[in-house]
Amino acid sequence: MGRPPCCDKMGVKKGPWTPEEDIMLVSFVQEHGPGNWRTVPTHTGLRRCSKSCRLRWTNYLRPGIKRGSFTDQEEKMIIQLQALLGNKWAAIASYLPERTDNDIKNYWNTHLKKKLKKLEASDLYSNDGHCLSSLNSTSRGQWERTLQADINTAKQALKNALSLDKSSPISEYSTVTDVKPINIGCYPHIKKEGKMSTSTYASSAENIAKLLKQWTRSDSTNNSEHSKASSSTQLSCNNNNNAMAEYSSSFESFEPSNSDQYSQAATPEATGKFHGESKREVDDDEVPLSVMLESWLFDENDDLLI
DNA sequence: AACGGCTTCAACCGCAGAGGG
DNA sequence: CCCCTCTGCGGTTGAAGCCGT
Repeated sequence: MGRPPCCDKMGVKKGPWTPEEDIMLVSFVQEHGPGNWRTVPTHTGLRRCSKSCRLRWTNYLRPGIKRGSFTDQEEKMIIQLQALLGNKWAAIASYLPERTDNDIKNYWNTHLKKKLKKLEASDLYSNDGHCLSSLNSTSRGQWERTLQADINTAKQALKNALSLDKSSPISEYSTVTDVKPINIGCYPHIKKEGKMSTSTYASSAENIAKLLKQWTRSDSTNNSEHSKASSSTQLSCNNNNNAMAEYSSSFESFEPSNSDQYSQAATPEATGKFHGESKREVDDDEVPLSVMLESWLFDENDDLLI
């Protein structure tokens, strides 16, 4: 009756992922690229359902994920986009390429919902406790105007993003609002090299990128150039993103997938590049990726810019 | 120190849509 | 078309950590 389970439930492990499992999964993606999740358990020996593997990759392991607290700008964008799009977390996430839809959804449910509720409550009630929900209320009017302005801004951003073929949503968004670029601005080298022309997918992550930074230490000369080049732009980023820029500088040759949907990393182009990158790294006779992964995954003190 | 309630977020579940045969 | 598989998405859950008493 109904759909068959996505995988054989017998012997399938559930719950939190272990570092070992992460290593196995990342190794698989390094080798085969993201996609073909069905084959992951058989190829890697992971006792995980394919869906679980895909989720682990997209929500946690894939490059370009920014972890830690949300910035005010990100928060503002989420509020605006949620007002405009509703609970379309994937669509909202496409405007915040460093954040997963799951992260945004969680953040909305745990932080922003309450925040807005509080805000609304404080705006709707005057000091003497009278509800100001009447249409003539000044504060409510202001609140509504503010909200409307935010929605209009978001609409404008969406309109622009949709009207420009294959352009970066983030970039477009940033051009039509007074919100500074929250991600791409920290990766000037990406724009410079034109590798992100069809992508909004931030090419760095605190997790794997950090790992790869050490792994690609041999490129440090070029990287330092990029670090210098990016330093001015970093000024427009918050502190968290400064570190991101640093990571990105060592990640220049990594080709991110099309960020419109991070799942599109499974496209042959993106996959091939990711794959190719990993091959190049291996050929450099550096520390094996798996070793680096291990050190990263097991290093409890190596906090990730939270 | 111990306990219980609250919060957070990674992970799971189930459905829907896309696409290939 | 129809069926099947794979993937994406949004809602929900539950373990772990946090915090107040």
